Amino acid sequence: MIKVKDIAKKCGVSTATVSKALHNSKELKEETIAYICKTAKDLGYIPNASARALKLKKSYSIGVLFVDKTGSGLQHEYFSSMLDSVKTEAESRGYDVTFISQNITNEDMSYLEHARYRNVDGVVIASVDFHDEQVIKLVNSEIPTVTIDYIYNCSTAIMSDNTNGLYDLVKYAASMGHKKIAFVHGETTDVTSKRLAGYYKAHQDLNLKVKQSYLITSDYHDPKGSGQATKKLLSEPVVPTCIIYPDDISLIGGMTALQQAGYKIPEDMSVIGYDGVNISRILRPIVTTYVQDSKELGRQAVIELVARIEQFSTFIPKVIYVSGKVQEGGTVAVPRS
Amino acid sequence: MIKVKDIAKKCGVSTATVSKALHNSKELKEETIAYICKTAKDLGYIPNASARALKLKKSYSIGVLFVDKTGSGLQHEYFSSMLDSVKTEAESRGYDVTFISQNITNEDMSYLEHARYRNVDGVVIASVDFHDEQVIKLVNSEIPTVTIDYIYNCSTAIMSDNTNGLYDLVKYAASMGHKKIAFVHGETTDVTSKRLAGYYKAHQDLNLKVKQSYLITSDYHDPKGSGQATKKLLSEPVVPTCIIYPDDISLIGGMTALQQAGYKIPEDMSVIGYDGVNISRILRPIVTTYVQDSKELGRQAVIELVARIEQFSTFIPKVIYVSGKVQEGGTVAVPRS
DNA sequence: ATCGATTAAGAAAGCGCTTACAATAAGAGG
DNA sequence: CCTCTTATTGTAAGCGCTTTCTTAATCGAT
Repeated sequence: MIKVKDIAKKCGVSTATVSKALHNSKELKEETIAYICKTAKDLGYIPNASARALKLKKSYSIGVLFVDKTGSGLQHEYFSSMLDSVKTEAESRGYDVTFISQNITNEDMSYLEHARYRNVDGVVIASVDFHDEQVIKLVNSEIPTVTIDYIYNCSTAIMSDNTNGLYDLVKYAASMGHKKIAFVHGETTDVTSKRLAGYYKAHQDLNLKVKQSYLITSDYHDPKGSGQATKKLLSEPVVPTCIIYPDDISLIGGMTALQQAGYKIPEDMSVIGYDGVNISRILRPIVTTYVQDSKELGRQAVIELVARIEQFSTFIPKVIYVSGKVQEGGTVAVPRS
Repeated sequence: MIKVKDIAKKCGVSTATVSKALHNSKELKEETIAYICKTAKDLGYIPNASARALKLKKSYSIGVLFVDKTGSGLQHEYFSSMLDSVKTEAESRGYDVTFISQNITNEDMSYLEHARYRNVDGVVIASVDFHDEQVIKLVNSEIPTVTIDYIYNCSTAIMSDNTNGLYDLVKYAASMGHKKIAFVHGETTDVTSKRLAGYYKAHQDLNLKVKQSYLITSDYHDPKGSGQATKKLLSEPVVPTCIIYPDDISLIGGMTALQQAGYKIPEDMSVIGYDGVNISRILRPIVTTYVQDSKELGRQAVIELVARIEQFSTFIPKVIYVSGKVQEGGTVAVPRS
């Protein structure tokens, strides 16, 4: 491997000069820089990231922390899409992406320790247990962090806009003529309460009243649970004309239950999902759902993180909402009655 | 940050001794080691990976190279599952995982240059254009590599066993009584020809003859294409009783076409997918498909890569086949006639 | 001619860690 | 009592890079 010293020797200058040349220092004569850079290129010089990181105490790499708790397909898809844009955005800014986890080396290392060990300049935190003590320690450390879909008050957060998501979906359903809109929502979490807020707000703005029996809890990504929830809704004295599910996977469970009960979709019942996973566009009819902009989430996370890393002025944690959009598929029709 | 020097001072020994103690060198007295290690722990010492990498010329990190050419959901799911196990396996062996890509820093860096820049000890290559000159350069470099689903003759390859996959599926279909088994296969690639080999072999072993008109090409992950292929099969003088699709997504396209043509699944037509994506277990009926063991692929890749990194003896490239298994769903029934 | 200002390049230290080698001390053997 | 092992710790160099501080050279101004 060619190193600075080799270039220096070849050019008959000192290593200091080479280093300056490679960084375009204006201390040097233009021609010197040009000459040295050309030589470096000719020799096939590649800088050594470890040496640089050691010297500068900056690694130009950011960590990504996520734990695949559920192992569910959706989490995966949502996350991997985000990860992809994190990677792309980070790289375009000269940062590499490394995973931060626990089990590095055999002794247990906490997330924070791992991050310090690898000298990452910052960490994007997504899809973890945000109440985990280790995560909290990391967020409160000297290492810049950005969280996705969770708000701490000492770290910038990038949020998918669940409130507006539900709001838009209800509005869309209403625009198709629906007034009896059920919402099978996920278990009690931050995300769920935000979506409920959107659901309520839309009803208020539309002058529709919310029927409590149309609000049913079912775990996220649980097609069985959503099937049961659906049956419960069908046994209501006044059956809703449209059901919003907590996610696209749950929607599939719901559709199966509806079909078993002899309902045709969308003629007899309109259904709406959430997330906009790939499969939603492949099924026929195409699923009407709310497409979360996972790419944009990742992008924003990196933008904010890098801003925080590279800016020396005081830092004020922000909360950024990234909105998605309604994917008009074929699972919603004008209601019968 | 606490460093070796701090521990040395605190313990009244030299940095050399501390370093040795932390590595459990047997040059040192047991008690010295114990004392120093305890002090290090008390002080909250975290070693500095950059410094270590610089000194040892070994970073204890491996690169992952993949390019999401298609952007298709399946690729994502398959890959992210693999990536997950790469990560887990690597970490359990003390290695971190970093992405290797092109656009690091603004000047273009090739994969190889990027890998050298970050001092990765090895690279797992998956889901890329294996004919890309840059990839070939990387594989032929001094950096150990392991490829997934492609064989170069200078690098170990981990292969999902496509031949056996198709073989097993045909056998399974036959065991259900099918004799007219169509195969909508993907475009001409390495993978496709391996699967075709399995298809032929199974027919031979079962004493069934292959009908050329039952073999139709349709791009991978293209539900539209597979729908058309399906229609073509339905217009055959002798319609097959079972159709194997190139993947689960294509299967969905095929099923849609079949349903439009008035076929009931599995009563009127048996269908089989490939891959075993998450959705295949959520749809009703559950899809009969061949589940690729993506976790095992990732695991094996790391095992082989680390073996190659840490072993100094001569290296002989291997090819390892990882087999999946038939997921018996509800899309295959005993044929009518 | 002398001096300070300016420009261009080099010397050297040091980031944190590991390790070959040196040094010391203690015990064994003659 | 001296030498030779053996056991244990220390010294110091150096991985490749950046950067502060010097130094040397050039130039215009007094």
